[in-house]
Amino acid sequence: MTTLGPFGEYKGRPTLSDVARSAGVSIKTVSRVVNGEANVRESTAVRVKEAIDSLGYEPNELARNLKGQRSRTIALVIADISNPFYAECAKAVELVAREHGYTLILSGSEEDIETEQAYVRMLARRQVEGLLLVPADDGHGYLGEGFLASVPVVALDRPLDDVSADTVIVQNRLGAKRAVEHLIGHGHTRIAYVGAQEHLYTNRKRLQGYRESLGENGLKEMARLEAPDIPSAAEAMRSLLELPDPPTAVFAMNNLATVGILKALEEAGLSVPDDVALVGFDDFELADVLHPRLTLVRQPAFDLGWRAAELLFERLLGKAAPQSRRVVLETRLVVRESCGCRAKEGTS
Amino acid sequence: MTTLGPFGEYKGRPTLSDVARSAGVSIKTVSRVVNGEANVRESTAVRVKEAIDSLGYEPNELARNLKGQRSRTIALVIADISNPFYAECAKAVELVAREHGYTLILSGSEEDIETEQAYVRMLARRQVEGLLLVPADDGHGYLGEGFLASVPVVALDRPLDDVSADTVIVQNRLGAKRAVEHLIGHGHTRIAYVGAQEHLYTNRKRLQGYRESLGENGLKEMARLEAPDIPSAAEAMRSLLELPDPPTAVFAMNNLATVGILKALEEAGLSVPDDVALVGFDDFELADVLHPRLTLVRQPAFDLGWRAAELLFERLLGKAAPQSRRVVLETRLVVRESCGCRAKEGTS
DNA sequence: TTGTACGCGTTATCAA
DNA sequence: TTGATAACGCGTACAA
Repeated sequence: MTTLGPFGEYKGRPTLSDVARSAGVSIKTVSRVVNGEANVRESTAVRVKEAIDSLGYEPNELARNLKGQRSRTIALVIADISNPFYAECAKAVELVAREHGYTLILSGSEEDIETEQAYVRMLARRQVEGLLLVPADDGHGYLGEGFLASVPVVALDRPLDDVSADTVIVQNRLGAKRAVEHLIGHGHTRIAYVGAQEHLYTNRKRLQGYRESLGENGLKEMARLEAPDIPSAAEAMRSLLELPDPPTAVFAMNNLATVGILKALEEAGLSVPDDVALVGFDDFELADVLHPRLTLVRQPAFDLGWRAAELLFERLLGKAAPQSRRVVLETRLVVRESCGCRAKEGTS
Repeated sequence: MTTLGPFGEYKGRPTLSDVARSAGVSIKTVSRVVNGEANVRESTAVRVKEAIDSLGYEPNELARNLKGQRSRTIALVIADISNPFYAECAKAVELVAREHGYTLILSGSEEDIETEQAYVRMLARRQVEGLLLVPADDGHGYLGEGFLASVPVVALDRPLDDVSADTVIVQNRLGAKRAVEHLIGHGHTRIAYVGAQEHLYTNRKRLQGYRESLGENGLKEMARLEAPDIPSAAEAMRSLLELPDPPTAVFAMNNLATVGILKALEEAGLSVPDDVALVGFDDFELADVLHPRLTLVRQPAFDLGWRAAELLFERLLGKAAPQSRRVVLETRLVVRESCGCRAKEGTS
């Protein structure tokens, strides 16, 4: 912008015509060389290349995109990138995008539908070719049919309400059900659930799995659904412990709940799994180093991002049938010790 | 792209001239309305707005950017977004970018200088206005002066070799030194260091702090520098334990090393801190729940991203002096139990 | 083999 | 208050 050009004038980055002038040819010839097209005499090509190097010319992708009607850009709208689960998804998405020569725009919706909408709107203006979306709360009517027809959307981790789109999710209900069944298998009858944000799809499904499992075994529900973060999960656990008949086992809806529960149990001087057994949702590296080692439902975060990105590119490349697709990835229970097992590591 | 227009023709998104035709005015008038410029008769403005709504017109930012010579886009090139530390940085950057109405492009360099260079090149072509970079290994000569003059770069977490640019880093040397001094204060004389990737700036500085601390106290170094991931850190720890005089304390260069060390000690049936004391670099949520609770050097990941983004926008807004700036953020030792202390939580 | 002219969708200039 | 018309930097169609 403020670089001084060869003639002393202020100029920005060099353009095709700068190179053309410098090499004494037309811009079209430069364009040919840049894009490696045939039909350029070797000697001119060399001259042009020298001019390109000496001027440090780089093509302006913005102009290319405007002309070519494609931005080679996709966007990922995520609740919170500092959540390791989503970060892992983002990594996979970034890899797939790179593989296809696409650029990735990252946006954080903070679980807020209005922020999400504002972002999506801006992304559309930026001509993104496709959108990967972890949908915030309900209310996606704003994604009109016209929009979805021009910008393919893939929902990940949670399905999109109201509208139809490709979706990649995990077995939330089944994962939770198996986890609770495992606790029942250990002989527990008072099994609590600590979760959060009831409007969240993942929480609803996990809660549903918990309830099914209890129902099938004639057990009574003990749920705490006001635990969106670690302190509130700890508080929820404390309130459960104050019950006349406190739970002997807990199922944690996510990592934050798991940690909160752990803190509360530690404060109360209760040992896991002897006093209270614990199984949670979403595995993490350190679960294997904690004492006791945590039994958790593992969800394939990387695959989630990867598959979602693949579905999107299939659409972009016109390789997908028009109707929307739904991929459900397996979760599996990683049995360690907090459930009461002594096993070193295994699955069920 | 494949939406059928009002006349049955294939058309993409509506443009200014579509709106103009529909409202019976010129494109400039529509442009005025869209941009809220003055000098438009109220009645025409209303008519234009109706046309905009009925056609669902959205401005094409690509075209705007081409015309206006500014992309309102910045990029973050990071080693690995699935590393929670960088994810936290990314979150801060995203927030600052949004605040300024900028879009954020996310790129992963995988610690590879060539991948990084390829990305930076592409980003320049995409006309990003600024670059936040966690520099990979040495070799940043490719960032020529001309480039840096036209695209401001801010290095974060590690400084840029060879070239001068704004930089935001943390107190690596001092943080490590204090941590090791703390272990010395507990009476340890055989203190090991487990680190990785010696070419990494952060590792070099932390190693330096470790050495200074030992040197000032007349102690001998025990370092293992081949531990880039958890298994190799575990292996490094095992090899230290096989020494004739094994260490009674360890300093871990980062989270991965910390976890690897923990695993190795657990396997060996050694207790922390009684058999071997441990202090590591980089705090994390769960450090407070592990047994024992881990004493770690906390680095301000969010601030790192935040400050770096702020420096960048100061440049973009022309609010910064030409010479490059260097911000060093404080690290502090969060004393918990793995060092041998019994304190609940504190700093030193 | 090379070059001219036009269009992508927008904003800016200047005249009406 | 409005509207032709020219950029922005590039690719494409069509000539030369």
